[in-house]
Amino acid sequence: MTKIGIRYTKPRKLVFEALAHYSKPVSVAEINYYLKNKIDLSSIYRTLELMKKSNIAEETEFGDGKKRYELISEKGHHHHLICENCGDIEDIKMKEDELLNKVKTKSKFAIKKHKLEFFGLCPNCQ
Amino acid sequence: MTKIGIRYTKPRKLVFEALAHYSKPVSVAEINYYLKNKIDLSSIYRTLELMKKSNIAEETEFGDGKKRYELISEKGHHHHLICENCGDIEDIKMKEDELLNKVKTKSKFAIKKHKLEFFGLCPNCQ
DNA sequence: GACATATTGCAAATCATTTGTAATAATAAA
DNA sequence: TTTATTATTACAAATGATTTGCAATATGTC
Ligand SMILES: [Mn+2]
Ligand SMILES: [Mn+2]
Ligand SMILES: [Zn+2]
Ligand SMILES: [Zn+2]
Repeated sequence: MTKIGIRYTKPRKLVFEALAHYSKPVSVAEINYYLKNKIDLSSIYRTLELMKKSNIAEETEFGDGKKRYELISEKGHHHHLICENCGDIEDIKMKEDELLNKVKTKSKFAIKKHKLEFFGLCPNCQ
Repeated sequence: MTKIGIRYTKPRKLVFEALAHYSKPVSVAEINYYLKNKIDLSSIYRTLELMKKSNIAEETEFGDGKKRYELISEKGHHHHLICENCGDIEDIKMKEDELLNKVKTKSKFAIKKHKLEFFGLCPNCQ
């Protein structure tokens, strides 16, 4: 009987470290820049995929064609405000029960998750 | 003094027709399939960009790496439920004043727009 | 109809992401 | 601690979506 296990490797340490450092959703390019080519891009991609499946990191999209990832931290489920001018990101946490209940009332879908992002201008850019 | 004007051309007619036909967010590949190579892919892209800027079409992303577009119709502002199994899309319309007010209370961002999509399983796929 | 120029098709480029594979490193077994 | 097993990596190449440069063309104007 063979053992299966997920190994604690250099790329995994480093990607985790990068995500922890930023504590906001970051693109693969940003992670790579932070890690200064210490690991290959494909390893970053594969590691993020793993972290997503393992519920360690969450994937978001802001509409610029790049996926972004952030650690699922103590913060818990939350959304973001993105500045369309400087790209600054602010977390937004809110009660969503009413929202979700409304949707469940209107539809027969079994809802598993949702994505909600706000776009506009941060205080500095207004 | 030179005249400027947006011309009513074959690609624009056809892309509009394709969007109207589907009346749900569709990818460029789907539009192209519908139009059976009557126009070039690059023309579809350029036309959609134009329609987006002109507030004729809206862009959405469901997380599969393809942008999707739908006409801004009488329906008005709304969101979607996407079936993670069969890809079926349902529109969802709801009052969002409270939601937006909450966010405006919590943040100093000047909010211009937001994206909200729900993912789960449609009645058929449950 | 002729002109001015906005727009197209085509080909090539770009950008993010994925994939195949031989070499390597993490862990288990001896 | 050495050896064996196999999960994981780096690298290179492939893929897929989107963008771009440009000469040819079509549209609206005079
Ligand atoms: Mn966040
Ligand atoms: Mn819709
Ligand atoms: Zn800003
Ligand atoms: Zn379904």
